[in-house]
Amino acid sequence: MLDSVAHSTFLPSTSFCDPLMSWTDLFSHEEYYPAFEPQTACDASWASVPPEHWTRRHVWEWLQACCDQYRLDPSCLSLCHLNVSGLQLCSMTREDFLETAGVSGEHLYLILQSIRTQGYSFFNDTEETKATIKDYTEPGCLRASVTKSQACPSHSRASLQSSHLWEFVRDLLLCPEENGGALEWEDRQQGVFRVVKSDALARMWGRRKKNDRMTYEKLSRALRYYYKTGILERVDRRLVYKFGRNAHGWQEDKP
DNA sequence: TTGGCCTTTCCTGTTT
DNA sequence: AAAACAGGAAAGGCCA
Repeated sequence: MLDSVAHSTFLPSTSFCDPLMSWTDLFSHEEYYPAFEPQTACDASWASVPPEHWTRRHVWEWLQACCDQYRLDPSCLSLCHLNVSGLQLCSMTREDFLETAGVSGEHLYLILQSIRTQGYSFFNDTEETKATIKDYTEPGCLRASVTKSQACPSHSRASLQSSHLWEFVRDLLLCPEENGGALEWEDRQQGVFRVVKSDALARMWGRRKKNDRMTYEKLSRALRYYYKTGILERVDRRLVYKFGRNAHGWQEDKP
């Protein structure tokens, strides 16, 4: 079923992305990000609409929320095959989900069915949901997924979508494969890092903020404001910054 | 509606 | 000379 639907109805342009591309990869490349229909006031949130009535945007946001909340591994998802409406999503069988997203597909299927039968309160109750999912799945699978997320805390799209610039920078540092060599640690223990590709970093931040006029000059001005608040400390070397006493989450042994 | 926070933008001057 | 740094000022955008 999946093949016939996924490669026709589901996928107006199958070649628009690599099926193995990770969630963050996909999100960070605007050329791959699906061109959704303009959002309207009544199109506010997937959680306010029954799954059967979700738009492709809703489905996309639901997938993000699932990855974020349940630490599913987005790199397992064949995102092209999940570029579908809610009605199409609801018509997918457990096997379709498994085929499309492997272990994560199993979880997604269970989460979707739970939302359909129990409503959104189920989704919001993380512990209960996790327990239910564990009941249905092999213990090792979920653990493997969680372990990968923990090893690379910014692997999910959520962390790279951090609302503050310093968190965005921190998360890029914590996941070097995501930053394209734009940033690197100079002294990991001391929190000292270097901006290697200033223009690339500015472009990434601009893409994150949907601002194509972002430059390193403007980004660095925002970074300099962090000196006042102790998020960053001054390092008297060009393109080198240091996390300050009020920055958190960058140390290896601290949350 | 408002005020606060976090940028963004622009600017001038300085340093590397 | 060019790139980066420094920091003031004002405006924008978001959120409670």
